Amino acid sequence: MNETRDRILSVALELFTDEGYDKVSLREVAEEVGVSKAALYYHFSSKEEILKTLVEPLVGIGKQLAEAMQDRPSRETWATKWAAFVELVLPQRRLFELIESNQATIHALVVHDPEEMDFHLAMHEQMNAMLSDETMPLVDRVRIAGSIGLVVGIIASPAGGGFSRVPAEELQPLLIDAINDLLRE
Amino acid sequence: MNETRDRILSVALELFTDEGYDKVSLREVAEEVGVSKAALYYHFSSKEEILKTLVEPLVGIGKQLAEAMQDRPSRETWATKWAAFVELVLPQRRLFELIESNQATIHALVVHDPEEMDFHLAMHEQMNAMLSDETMPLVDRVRIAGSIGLVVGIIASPAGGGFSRVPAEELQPLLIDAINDLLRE
DNA sequence: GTCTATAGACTGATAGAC
DNA sequence: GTCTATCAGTCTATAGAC
Repeated sequence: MNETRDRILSVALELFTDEGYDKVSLREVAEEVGVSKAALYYHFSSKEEILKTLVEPLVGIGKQLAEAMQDRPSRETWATKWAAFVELVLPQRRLFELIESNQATIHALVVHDPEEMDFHLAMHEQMNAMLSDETMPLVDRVRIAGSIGLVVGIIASPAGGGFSRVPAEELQPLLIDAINDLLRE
Repeated sequence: MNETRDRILSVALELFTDEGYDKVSLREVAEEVGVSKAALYYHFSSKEEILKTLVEPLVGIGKQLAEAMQDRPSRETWATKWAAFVELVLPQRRLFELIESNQATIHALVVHDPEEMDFHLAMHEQMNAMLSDETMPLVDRVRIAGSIGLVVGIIASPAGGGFSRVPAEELQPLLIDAINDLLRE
């Protein structure tokens, strides 16, 4: 049941990720699903709600990550926390891609719906605070930022496109090794 | 001279980077510059042309990078080439940010203007080919992709926001050390 | 070089029939 | 649940006065 709803979500995930949320019109989504635009509005109250529904499974992970950053971890501590995060997020690669390729839009949504969407804002605020904290040596902050870029680049960016067919179990230990080489002195 | 034209470019760079090319209307740009929308069209033939003018200084670097990837470098060779690229791109950080936050748009522009814009397409095609080449062990490909993500993440992504005020000369050796730790066994 | 006014296309969203 | 028809709003881009 809810077959149409699921197809809408599936098509929207693909189009939003590949072409960007802003560029994709609901006419395009409806056509690809094979229904009319009005049918979309029976299942979702707005275009934004489709995006929010897609992103929902990542909200918990995002909140955890914001907390981990708030603790202002040392380079060593971060290595452990970040490796744990990699395990958590790898099975959700496709959703992570969606978020990465629509950051500006998601950032803008926060303003309209702080309740459900501020996990993304909180995450970025904590990240910025952590990386700007001059209590920590610049070299350590660069290494931490680098470990984030490394993972994000591989699982969710154009540079990582080549690995989309590599199973998560195979990728995980390689990522964790790389993180450790980068963070442990 | 050409004062208005320069102000348009400066405002457009800031708005396109922060809010995304698609979300920024020419009305918004014109208001911020302090002229009418029609004045924009006196200096540029279209919205796309403003973006293309901004991106132009990176075309050469992009072409060089595509060539470097086409050579299918080993992990060791890539370490050298990528470190050289970092020196080249660091002074252009802000433009790199613009490209990173508008990848989908720039990718779409390629279709309309292959002559001037295909440096971006070529770069991504070569990157994908290099990282999908099963001749190279997966671990090496992950390390190479990781080195790309690391740099991109630090100089041009949300994770790197904290370093926008760190001078390039200070950042460069730290980036190159991190690249080497990641790539040399 | 810059303006006002407007054309023409497309968007998200709604009303109401079936 | 899905449709057709349509609304109001916004966008890029242009015409023509100054």
